[in-house]
Amino acid sequence: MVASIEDVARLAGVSIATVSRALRGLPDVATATRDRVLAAAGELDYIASPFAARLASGRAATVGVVVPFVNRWFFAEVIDTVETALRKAGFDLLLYNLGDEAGRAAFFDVMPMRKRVDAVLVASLVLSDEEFDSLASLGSPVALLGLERPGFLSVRIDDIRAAYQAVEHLLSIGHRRIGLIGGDTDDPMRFTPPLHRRDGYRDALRDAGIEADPTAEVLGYFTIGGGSAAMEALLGLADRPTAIFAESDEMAYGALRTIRRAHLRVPEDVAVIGFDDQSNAELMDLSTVRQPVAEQATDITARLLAAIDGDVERTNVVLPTELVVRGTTRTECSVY
Amino acid sequence: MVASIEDVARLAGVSIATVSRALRGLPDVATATRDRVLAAAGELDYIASPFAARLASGRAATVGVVVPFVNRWFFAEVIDTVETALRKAGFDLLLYNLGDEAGRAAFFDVMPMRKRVDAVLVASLVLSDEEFDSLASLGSPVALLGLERPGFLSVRIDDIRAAYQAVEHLLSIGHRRIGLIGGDTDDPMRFTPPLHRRDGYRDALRDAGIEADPTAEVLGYFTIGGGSAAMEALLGLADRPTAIFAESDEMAYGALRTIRRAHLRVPEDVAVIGFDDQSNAELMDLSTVRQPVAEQATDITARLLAAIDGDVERTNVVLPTELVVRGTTRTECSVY
DNA sequence: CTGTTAGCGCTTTCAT
DNA sequence: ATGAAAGCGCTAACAG
Repeated sequence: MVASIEDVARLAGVSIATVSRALRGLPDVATATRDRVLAAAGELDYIASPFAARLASGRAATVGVVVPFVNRWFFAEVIDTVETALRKAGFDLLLYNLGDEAGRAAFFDVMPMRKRVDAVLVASLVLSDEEFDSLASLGSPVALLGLERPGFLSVRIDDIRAAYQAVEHLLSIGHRRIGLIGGDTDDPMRFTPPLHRRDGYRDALRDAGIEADPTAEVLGYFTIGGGSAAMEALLGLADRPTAIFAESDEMAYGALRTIRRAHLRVPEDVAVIGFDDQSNAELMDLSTVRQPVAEQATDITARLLAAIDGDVERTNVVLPTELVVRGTTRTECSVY
Repeated sequence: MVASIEDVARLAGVSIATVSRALRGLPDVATATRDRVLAAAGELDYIASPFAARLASGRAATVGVVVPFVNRWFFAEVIDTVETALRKAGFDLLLYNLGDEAGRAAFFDVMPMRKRVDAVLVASLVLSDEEFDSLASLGSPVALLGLERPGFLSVRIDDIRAAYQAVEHLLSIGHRRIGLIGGDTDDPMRFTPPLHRRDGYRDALRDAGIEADPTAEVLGYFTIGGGSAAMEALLGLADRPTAIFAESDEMAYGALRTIRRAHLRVPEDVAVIGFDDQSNAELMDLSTVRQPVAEQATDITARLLAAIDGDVERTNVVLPTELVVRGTTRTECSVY
């Protein structure tokens, strides 16, 4: 039914070894021969069986991409970018969505990527030592996006610095009473951004000589709903904050919503700054700190691919974030 | 280095054939033997090489999932659900994100899934006859989510009916002047939902004896930004609509935003109903028509898996949608 | 119930 | 520059 390498060899009048070489662009094939092979392959609509090729060569031409979610902005953006880069390089993308704690445990228990990928890309998951060992024991390059660990190549942003930038901006326009809407710091997936962004927030306040107030820090889900709920708590405070730093744009949207429902004005009554600069931030006129997601994904994919070819520079790259001032904080000196 | 089936056979004192049978749970293996094999495999941390197994068996244990986007709510939800179902069934998920028109053309040109998947799931892409032929020529079962085509198994909702439900609801609470915010009906990906939902809108108006007004139908991107822009156009109309049907919740969010910016009230001045009931709709208090995404994904995956095993019922399933009334249309008789 | 053996369709030495 | 042949690590008859 479907053509095999032998059919091509026969039609081109050469051996299967030559077909294999010609089709893969290896050197030491006469141009005329190569053309003949290409023509034969085209005629028969031939394509090498990936499984046979992988078995014989030992290369899987596949990278496993491990994510905790696929339906959140950050991860969807990562998958999108990585998929494009891999496809261009001739690699397949095998997706592993850990989902919940049970899925995560099952994953590291079974290690379904074993013997089927050349490399692994892990996005934003903080792993235990055992989990890191599991990955390392695959014997393939492992890359980390959104975190750093000695011995692995990685790319990330400086969450502490970025959060500091955001709060610094609020301080610079005169705010002294600044609330935090943050992610749960002990969620089962153990994300680090909530921790780091909170640290950056605290650092900025401290450097401004403002005493930390635990009641002004409200944690919850990294979603619109989470931000909305957190903002309600903050509005209920006796000493209401005049400005809010939300650890994600999604949370900021929720906060904006709650503020407007309370018939307060933004930024006159409450200024808001988010984090991410995701697709809707501009439309919402939300001030935020932009993090380069596609750039992180492109960078790490390229280096991971290089690592497969033996380039073993296990370095970490930190990409810069950027303050983006929009309407939700625009009013200068609004608070005095 | 890493254990092969021979190592296990040696350790268990059986042949490799028995190891293969025992590990795959095939019948005709003595319990004692199976236990011995399992123990040996466990000890050596053995797992069969998927490529060797696939080459020998002819089964890829993989399904290709083709989507036009990964970073939109609907598709992210689909991928999430399908991934879970496939993993549970022991299948790999190979993701193909078509991206733009060029990516789409390249995809159907090369057919990168050839010889590497047992089945294909296509989400929401309206394909040309040639493209359908390409897929059919893979010789594997092909399933469609979000559209229907004779000869393929598929699942979808009734977009016309669902849109009708939405507009009918607006009519039932007294509106006569109802605007449409819709998706571009000639976008390169050729999605059908915009077409069908617009038809449902028109049908509902017609059945209510209301004459269609082209100026009240504004099309654009299926995003918050698209909805926002469309709403601006509608507010500029001399005879401003008192109610809006947006073809997606995202568009509805944009519309709400524009309405509030214009200092109009919802639903008193303008009522809004969306489509999808996606994660944030409840929080936004948005009336909408719920479509069961996870259910569609689960249904089609199960039937696709069955089709791989030879169950060739190429049927189409239509899942019901449901009107969800919330605050953006709640006020009864608000318009008279 | 278990073992033997012939492939699956390539890639890769090693010759020539 | 090209061909012959030996695997890659399994699965699937076929015997027994």
